[in-house]
Amino acid sequence: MQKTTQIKHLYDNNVLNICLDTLEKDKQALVFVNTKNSAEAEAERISKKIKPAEKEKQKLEELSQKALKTLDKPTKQCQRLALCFRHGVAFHHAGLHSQQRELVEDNFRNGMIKIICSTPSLALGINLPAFRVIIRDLKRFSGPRGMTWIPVLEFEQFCGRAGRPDFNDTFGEAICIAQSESEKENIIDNYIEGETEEILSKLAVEPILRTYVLSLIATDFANSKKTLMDFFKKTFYAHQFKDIQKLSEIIDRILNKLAEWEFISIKIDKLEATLLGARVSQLYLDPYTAHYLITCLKRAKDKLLRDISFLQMVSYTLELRPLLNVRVREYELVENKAAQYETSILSLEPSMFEPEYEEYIKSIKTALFFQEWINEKDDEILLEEFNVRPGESRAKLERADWLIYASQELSRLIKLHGLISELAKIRLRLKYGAKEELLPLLKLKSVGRTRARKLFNNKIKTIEDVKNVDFTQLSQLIGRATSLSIKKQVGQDLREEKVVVKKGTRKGQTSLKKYDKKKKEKSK
DNA sequence: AAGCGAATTATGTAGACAGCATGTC
DNA sequence: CTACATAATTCGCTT
Repeated sequence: MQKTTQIKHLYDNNVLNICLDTLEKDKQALVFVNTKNSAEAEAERISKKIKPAEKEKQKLEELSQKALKTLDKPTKQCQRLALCFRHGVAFHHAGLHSQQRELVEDNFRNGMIKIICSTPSLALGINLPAFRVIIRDLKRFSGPRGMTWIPVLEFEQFCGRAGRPDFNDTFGEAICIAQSESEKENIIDNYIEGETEEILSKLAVEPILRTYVLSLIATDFANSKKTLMDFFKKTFYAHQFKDIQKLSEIIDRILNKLAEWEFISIKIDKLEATLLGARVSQLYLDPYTAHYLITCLKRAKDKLLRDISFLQMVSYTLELRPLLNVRVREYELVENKAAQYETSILSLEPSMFEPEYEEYIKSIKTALFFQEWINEKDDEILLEEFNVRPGESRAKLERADWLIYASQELSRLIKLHGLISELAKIRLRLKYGAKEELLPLLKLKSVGRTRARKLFNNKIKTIEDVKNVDFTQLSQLIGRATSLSIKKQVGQDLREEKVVVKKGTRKGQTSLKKYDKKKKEKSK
């Protein structure tokens, strides 16, 4: 065991004190906290007390600028990260844009960043060791149970990040922060001397079990109740579950549902997947969700279809949860929107007194969030209005895209061909975050919603317009390199005729001009 | 079987300004 | 009285 380390008590914040001590030792630290907000706040607090070394200032400033330039328009989060970067500090969580996440990780590895305040997301999967690990929060909010102690396994994950053998660390330190003497004893008993809890099988969750049963039938691994049971008896789940009778009942229930939803047929104990069931399994959809989507799609013919129809449809699935929170003061507003769009909503509205109603209202808000995105609102507005960070909106959009794609496939199978093109449109719009009018332009490579909008606003609205527009004018709008590329895509290769391309130049014409100007001014 | 951080609201403080009293011509 | 700073309180969110 190590001898007790004395840390100078400079501030009334032990995490900060330990961080400062770590810097004195010329080492790095990871701080684990339980929420994204805390990670940002703690990082900011620490950064305010750190003065970076003179020789590192410039590089940190560059880094800071990179954080601001990740998005077209920096969000509050970007500015916060940039502020921390200037002091060699960063925060890390799932809400961070992937490019910024990379910036944080890379620059911690190369030593520019000394302290990262992070949510547990960093301990899971990403290998980013530090000399010191500071575990500020050992409790985390968990559903109806309030603040609960984190699993011992997770504590060990945190500790496992301590020590960098590649930096010749022969040891690492993991430090827990206790609020009181009694909590200190608790921590020692539970975590340091405690036993790791049993690992629970993921199969125990019903949606996963459902998906599995269908998949086993669809792939012909099991074609009867008996073979199905034989398979599950061998799994870890059954081993834990022990009560085979109960498991059998659950499987029976699932089989009945699958048959009712027409994903399988049951003929004298012969199980067979239907065409639809096989596709559901291929799409890796939870059969429950697949059935829900199908009922919504069938309802579409009686509804006034709008963007919100499909957006709400996917928002109301289990796959998109947790949904966006509806604040008290906006509750009424969202309810009004729900009423306003009533004729367009494809899912059934639960009664106001059912517990599901809350989720329904949340699904409306989530749909409104997607709607803003496909109406070209940027990350900053999404963060301000919906409190969704860039990293999180990406994750949500990806799930929505997958479900819309699945809906498209399902429409084909249940012969609702009229919906396919509508779904395809929404899908593209989700991908690019653009209004429908931009879709023709978005077919071009290296044209995203920003460039497409610029072109559109300058009366270049279709591929035909792109063909006809003068190259110089196009260059002025979106830069020469891009113009060359898209002109080529519409069948006009101008590379050798009119334009000379400078070798090694990757930036657009405008930035080159500016650079030249500055040079000239200096030489005068 | 909560607790943090942010937002909002209350409270405190200093300085600007106008009105009034007083003094001088 | 107003404008601003600071303290106290409430609000919202958590994976």
